[in-house]
Amino acid sequence: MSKATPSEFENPLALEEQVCFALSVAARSVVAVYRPLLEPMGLTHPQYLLMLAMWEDEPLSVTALARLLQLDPATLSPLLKRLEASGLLRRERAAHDERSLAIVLTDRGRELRAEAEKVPPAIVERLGLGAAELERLHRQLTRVIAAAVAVE
Amino acid sequence: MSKATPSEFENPLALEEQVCFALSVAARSVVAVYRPLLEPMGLTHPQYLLMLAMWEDEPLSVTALARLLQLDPATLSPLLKRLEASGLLRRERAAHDERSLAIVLTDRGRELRAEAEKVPPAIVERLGLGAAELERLHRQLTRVIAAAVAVE
DNA sequence: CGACTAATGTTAGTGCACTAAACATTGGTA
DNA sequence: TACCAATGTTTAGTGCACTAACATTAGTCG
Repeated sequence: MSKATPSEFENPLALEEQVCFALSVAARSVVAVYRPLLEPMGLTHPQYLLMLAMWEDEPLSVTALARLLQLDPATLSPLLKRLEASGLLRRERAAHDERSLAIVLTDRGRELRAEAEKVPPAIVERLGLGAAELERLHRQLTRVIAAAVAVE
Repeated sequence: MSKATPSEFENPLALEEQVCFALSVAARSVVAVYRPLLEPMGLTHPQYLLMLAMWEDEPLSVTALARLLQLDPATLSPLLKRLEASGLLRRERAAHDERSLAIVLTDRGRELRAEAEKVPPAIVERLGLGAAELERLHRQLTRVIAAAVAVE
């Protein structure tokens, strides 16, 4: 992930030209834009993403969530406990397989979706980037993710 | 930061269409590609970025590093202590201002640069993405960062 | 001069992410 | 039936990132 603007005699380790640096800063900066919108809902950004997954499909196991969110089960475990403590979901044992958890939303968790629907348009408005540009970025990121995941 | 592929009747909260999700996953996935290359050097990815900054300019204060890396001083403080414990840099007091730190590389820190120079080409090779594509991505990310930082 | 105010770093507390290892349950197999 | 491997989740340990509160030093102005 080297230079973005190749120039023959320049430093190949120049911080500002590293794509990985831009990626890290972009992710942190964008999450920072979400923070003030999510905070009144009592959610962090990873918790918001987890709720998006639950609003699409329910119940889900830890393994299923790990696959959807591309996170380690070990990361999800405490995250789920915090959301349970917040009263947004419950961690029940699956009837058919006692090893597995059946994570289900509470009524409060389901109701929160209405609030969440206001978030994406608010973010787009704050960032002031066009839909076309966001779409282009999304496509590029998808390609990078595929490339990075394929490494192993 | 809503949908990437707008489609009239679709869920605006669909996880897979959120640019912020793609951004988070991309950042984590790419860092994961770096990990096995940095680990033999005894560096984490944030530590690697900090070293890139130091290899470009030295000495630097905590404030200067915070600006360059777009990180909080409170994040840098323990990070610098770990790098000092690793013997890669020293935290000295600036002569002209006793409040400020003058962070300087040790000889070992400077020598590590030779190893680090092998990293970017190795990453590019592993990812298998062309230079043009990386450059395009870098430009887009720069625009997003500018937009996100401008929000405040 | 001496009190304000701003600048510079650090500490404490919360939460995320990863690795490795432990633990529990299940389901076959000897 | 008693083991044993596979599957699913949790725990422990390290490190990053953010917020808020704090200590110290520097500069400023009455």
